[in-house]
Amino acid sequence: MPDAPRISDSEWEVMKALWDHGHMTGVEVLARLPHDLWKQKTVNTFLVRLETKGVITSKRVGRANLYRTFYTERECRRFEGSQFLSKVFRGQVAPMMLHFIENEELSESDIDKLKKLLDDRGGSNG
Amino acid sequence: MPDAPRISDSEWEVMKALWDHGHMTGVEVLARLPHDLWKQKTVNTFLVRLETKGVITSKRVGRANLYRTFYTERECRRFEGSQFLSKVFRGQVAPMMLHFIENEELSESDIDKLKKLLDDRGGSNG
DNA sequence: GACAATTGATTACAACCGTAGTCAATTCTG
DNA sequence: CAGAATTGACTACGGTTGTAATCAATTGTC
Repeated sequence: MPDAPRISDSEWEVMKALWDHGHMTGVEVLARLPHDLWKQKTVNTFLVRLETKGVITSKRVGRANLYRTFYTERECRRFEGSQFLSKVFRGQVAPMMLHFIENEELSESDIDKLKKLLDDRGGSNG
Repeated sequence: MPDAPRISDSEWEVMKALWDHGHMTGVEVLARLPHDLWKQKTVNTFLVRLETKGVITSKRVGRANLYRTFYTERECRRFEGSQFLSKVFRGQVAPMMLHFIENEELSESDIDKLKKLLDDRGGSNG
């Protein structure tokens, strides 16, 4: 897949709604948003911009536009993730992981899960 | 510490130079940058903007401005990290870690290090 | 069929960002 | 001291982002 374009903070919120609920009209997107920060027109602007960027597509159905994502969440995460990694942690994965282990809440079961994953990835005691 | 302001991609590059080399003039910052993308004036603009944002401070020494960071790299990473986590991974740490484990290169020794860290954090088989 | 309501398309506008150039003051140089 | 060189302060300018309002076409309503 080609590189996904930059998606702004607000646009990410819209994308998440679209990923979660398949294809939707602008009105439905607004309804699905977890917060109440934007007017309908604002959401429409984001949808138009996302389509211009090629991140979503639209199809006219009756008098409404139905939007659907073009990139998967996984693809966008890959792109954003590697951007973040190189910008904030100079591309060093292990220090980044360490950072999150130290700074974010991890449940016991999260920790177990991660250990298993690391085992699968190799390492001398795995 | 209060929330650090948003730091743009380019500004991060400048910050990294400042974190690595203590206090510097604009000319020195340019010289320390790992790439050769910007003119001196561009770097100066970034420095001025960073100071306006309160992320760095400056002191006049002779006819040059000496800049130094106000926030540590650790603090800025915390801020950017939690932004990233909530934006891209909906605040879910474990899926994010999983993502990086799956998508980024981890050496054997990285994996071992991370396992030890997770052991220290607890978990049933640690 | 005329008017009201809906809603996509177009336009607005300020702040931030990338990328510098110009202006003006200071400092060397001869 | 006069001109040249340096360099910080101010200005520029198009693209992106956040946040919508207005315009215009379509669709109900009576």
